[in-house]
Amino acid sequence: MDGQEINVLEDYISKNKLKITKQRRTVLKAFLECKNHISVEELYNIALKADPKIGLATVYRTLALLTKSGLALEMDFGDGQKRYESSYESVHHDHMVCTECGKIIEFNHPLIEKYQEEVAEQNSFKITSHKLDLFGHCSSCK
Amino acid sequence: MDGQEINVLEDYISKNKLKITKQRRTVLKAFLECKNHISVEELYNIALKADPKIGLATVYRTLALLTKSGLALEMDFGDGQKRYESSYESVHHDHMVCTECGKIIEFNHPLIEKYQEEVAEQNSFKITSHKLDLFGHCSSCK
DNA sequence: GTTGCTGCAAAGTGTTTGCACCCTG
DNA sequence: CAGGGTGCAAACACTTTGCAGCAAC
Repeated sequence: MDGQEINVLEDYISKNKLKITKQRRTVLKAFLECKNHISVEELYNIALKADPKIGLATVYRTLALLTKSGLALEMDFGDGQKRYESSYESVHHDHMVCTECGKIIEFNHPLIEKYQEEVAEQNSFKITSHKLDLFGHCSSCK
Repeated sequence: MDGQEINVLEDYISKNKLKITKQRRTVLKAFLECKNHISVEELYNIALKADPKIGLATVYRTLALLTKSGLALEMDFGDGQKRYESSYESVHHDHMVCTECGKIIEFNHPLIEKYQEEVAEQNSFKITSHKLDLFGHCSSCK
């Protein structure tokens, strides 16, 4: 745990009269070290290796906590389960999801973002977040 | 049932050795007459009025059939349930979802589509479908 | 009359919650 | 030592499935 993420979490925790526990550290550490777009089950299995007694419910609850504290972003690629990625030290990006192999390519296109703002403004709509997913086949699955 | 949708469905059905039933007609009719982005439960309740004996499972199965035949599009706004809209006689569009009142505004921005193609091409990615959702507050919920 | 379809209920999946006990602050 | 956190199991919400009877072809 050598990054600043633990500080972000501790800030949120102390501001909300919550407590730091061994399990929360375990989940945070696993979350920061794992690949992006991880599912709860996947993270649970990693956490189990560090703490064989940790419960699935704790992982769910901790991910909710990380999301509220701003460390994690909740994603949904329509596969029936929530996925998470770290928001700390990462800029916003969208996703290309290969429907063959499951590979996820991240991208960011400033003009797309700009035109989103534009079309929202035309409709007097105030954007708080957005999600752009492209589905198709990656170069390996053509 | 005065549109051509029944023909699309019958084509698909005859090509796949399936059968046209009263229930499938009921669900299709309800689906075509209802608002877009309808949930299964909502459609089930409409179908119940036309046929009080229809089962929820039949609505699920028929919506899957409509999706496979190309009449319906499956959507997921991350609220934990599938939603559907008619794809026949409707052009592609994206969505602004008001997180306050649930209102959904449809929009289409040609340049956004264009830059999606562009960024996909840069990554040798072949798009088969895409989804762009903007979340925020509509003009009434500011 | 086959074979697919239906309604029902049961099973599945991913997620949340109630609770007694535990641990942090 | 008070109050939040944990693990467990049960509850949940949504969806799918097994099956016996039914209906379309």
